[in-house]
Amino acid sequence: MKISLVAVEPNEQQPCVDCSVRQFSLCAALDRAELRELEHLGRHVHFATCETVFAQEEMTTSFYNLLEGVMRLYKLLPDGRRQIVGFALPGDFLGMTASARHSFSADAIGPVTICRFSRAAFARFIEDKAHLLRRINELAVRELSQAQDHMVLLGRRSAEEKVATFLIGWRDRLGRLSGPAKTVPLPMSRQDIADYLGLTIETVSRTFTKLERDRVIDILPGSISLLDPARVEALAAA
Amino acid sequence: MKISLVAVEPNEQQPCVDCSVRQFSLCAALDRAELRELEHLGRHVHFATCETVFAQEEMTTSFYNLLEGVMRLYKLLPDGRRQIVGFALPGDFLGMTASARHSFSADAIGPVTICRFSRAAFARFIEDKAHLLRRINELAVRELSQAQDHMVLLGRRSAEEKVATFLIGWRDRLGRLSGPAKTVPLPMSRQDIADYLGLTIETVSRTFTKLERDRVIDILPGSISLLDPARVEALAAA
DNA sequence: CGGTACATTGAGAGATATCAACAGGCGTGG
DNA sequence: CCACGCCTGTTGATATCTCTCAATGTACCG
Repeated sequence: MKISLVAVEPNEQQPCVDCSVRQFSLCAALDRAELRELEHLGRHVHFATCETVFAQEEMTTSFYNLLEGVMRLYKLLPDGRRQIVGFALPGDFLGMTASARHSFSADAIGPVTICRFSRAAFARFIEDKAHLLRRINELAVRELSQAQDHMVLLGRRSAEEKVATFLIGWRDRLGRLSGPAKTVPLPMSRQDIADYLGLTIETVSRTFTKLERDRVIDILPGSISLLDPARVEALAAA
Repeated sequence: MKISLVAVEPNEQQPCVDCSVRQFSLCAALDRAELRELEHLGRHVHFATCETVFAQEEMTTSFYNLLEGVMRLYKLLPDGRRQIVGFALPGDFLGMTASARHSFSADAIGPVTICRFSRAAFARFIEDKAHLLRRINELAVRELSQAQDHMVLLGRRSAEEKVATFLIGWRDRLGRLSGPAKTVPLPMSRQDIADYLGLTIETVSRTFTKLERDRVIDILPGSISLLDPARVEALAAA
């Protein structure tokens, strides 16, 4: 939870039209004129591994569009217990909140690049753009649906099902960005996975090991290879 | 899960302006002219106890504004395990979904009155109304935030904390509608509570009993009285 | 090469689930 | 009006999954 020396790039940023995550992001709903307008509002910012982009209870000052890297989004209980409510990937939009304060923290897993918008300016920008508001709705509703899926996982699934579901879900999300692959990179730590699945780090580790013994997966440094994707999918569906 | 004989009211419905849940609902964002327009789109519908309003995987045909009663919203796993993702109260808006099918089921806990809108007509109605879209956003984001809170509960809290958090949360929601009270009506069954908290019915029952033995609550038929609200709140905050 | 952080493994404890019995309320029907 | 059955909720005994605590192993980095 280091505080970032905010590294703003020199003003010659890549134009929005060429943005690598545009079609995955909010901005997919914008036309060329709007993109050019938006260009003046966004600033690219870098964060190093484990830096906190914003923290629970902090005032919300910005919206964020993740360009590169992975982030963990989490809530802390007063006694330190942590629940990761999601991982953010390029294209994900952060900072929507009902209140004036962030309801969760977000920090970088590995180096991260973010397109940051001043809250007020962005609010003014979208204010009367119905097509953009509909797009934001779509994203919010999709996230809500994912959250509900995750509730089922947390409330009703066994450790093995949790781990399998996580692997499949993560593989599919990465697949949507970079195409399908049998080897699933896991940039986050075992502790992160545990806090995402409502387990302890030991249970996550044991479950991986069990799946490996069963010849279902192969544990590699920084990734997992799905030897028998169908088996993993079956566990995840069950 | 009976199928409802849809009981449409005679066409003289109460006008939207006089709607009892208007200020809590989506419609709070509408002016008088828009309300009159909306009046033609909504139909009041009644459902009896345990009737299903819509089911997971069903095509979405309508939006729903809950007027009276309580509903349970839940997802089922193939083997029948159930996770209740939320309870709906008057003013709650249902039917927003990213896909063309419902991602969860909704049925009535006790008699329910709903204001139903045809999906297409409602979509047309909101299409260009930025203020209404912003209001929908606000509702969606608030729900997402609640969902994240619930993830923390499901993933990281003990049975006792879960039950206490549920009691406080439910009390506060009811309080917002009908003013504060020390006795919290629980229209849902123990099984519903269990499926909401990711517990079994027995654990819920035992936890209630324990809290009663500790003189923290009083178990009444159909409700719980908070003898020591501060203790319950402390458990919920922990 | 040593140190540190992260991951794995093992043994044992504990919380919650499971299985089973019982109690109470309510509606039905005699 | 009472008896019966059914449904919901409570309680008890036991099982089991996951957690906790502790040790060991491994990779990365100065």
